[in-house]
Amino acid sequence: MRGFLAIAPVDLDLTLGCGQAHRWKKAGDEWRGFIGNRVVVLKQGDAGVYFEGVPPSTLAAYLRIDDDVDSIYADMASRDPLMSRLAERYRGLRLLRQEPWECLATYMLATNANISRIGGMVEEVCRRFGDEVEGGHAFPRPEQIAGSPELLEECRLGYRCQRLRSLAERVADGGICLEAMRHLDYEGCVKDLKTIDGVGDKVADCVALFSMDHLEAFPVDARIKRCLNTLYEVKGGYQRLSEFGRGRFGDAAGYAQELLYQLAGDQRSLGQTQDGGQ
DNA sequence: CATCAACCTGATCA
DNA sequence: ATGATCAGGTTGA
Repeated sequence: MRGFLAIAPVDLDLTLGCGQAHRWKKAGDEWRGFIGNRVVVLKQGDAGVYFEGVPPSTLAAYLRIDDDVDSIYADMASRDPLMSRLAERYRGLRLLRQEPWECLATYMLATNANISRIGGMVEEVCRRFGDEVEGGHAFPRPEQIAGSPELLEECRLGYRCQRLRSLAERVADGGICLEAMRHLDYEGCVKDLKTIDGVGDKVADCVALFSMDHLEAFPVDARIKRCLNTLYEVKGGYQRLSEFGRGRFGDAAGYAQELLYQLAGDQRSLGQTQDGGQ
């Protein structure tokens, strides 16, 4: 490893494995993925991460080094007894700061597909359009996708194909400016994102949270919905649930969402029977 | 700050 | 092994 970035707390397994970003893979004790068009390797250290492939400042921004997660989790713990336990159990689970275009495109692809298929679709799009670098293909730039719609048809994206093509075209020609959206307040940001075909409440919140620095966003997916129903006895539509999250967990509600999502994932895997594989 | 079926396709469930 | 059902959701009625 070339370098070491002091950052704590950070738990790479939780942070990279929780599903907020779609292209990280773990092999042995090393996490491999992309930041921008660079292949990056990360390894857990005691008080930070060993890394290679990126400048430390880029990695620091990606891992949101400026977020004081201990304080954020402490604040959430003070608001809610369940959060108190989760903050302890999942200490080191951090939000990532992803690149908006890639985040939006991948979450658009993620609609109504299972985890396995999402990964397949994302890799396929990268393989066909992304710059080839040693170790794989980068996530393609919008103009690379917009440039050959025929090729996109071959990616088996179903009804997402047209949505992604339209998005890529509009971002490439400047009709959609993600950087401008990033600077709006949370409500304005989500409102603008939702004007894009294929972007509804959930995708908009994910993009706002994972790539546009809107930590109050509280994406409600099937898992979070179940959590809120059973743990907090809150029911209702998307707006009702999302608003509950922001009201209960405050201006960094997105971190609470990650904790709940992780809890739901762990509970689900505990419920499964061991089948020894194949 | 709701509701509900339809929707591409491959994974996963009987 | 093979057909039904489901999946990190969005859309339009």
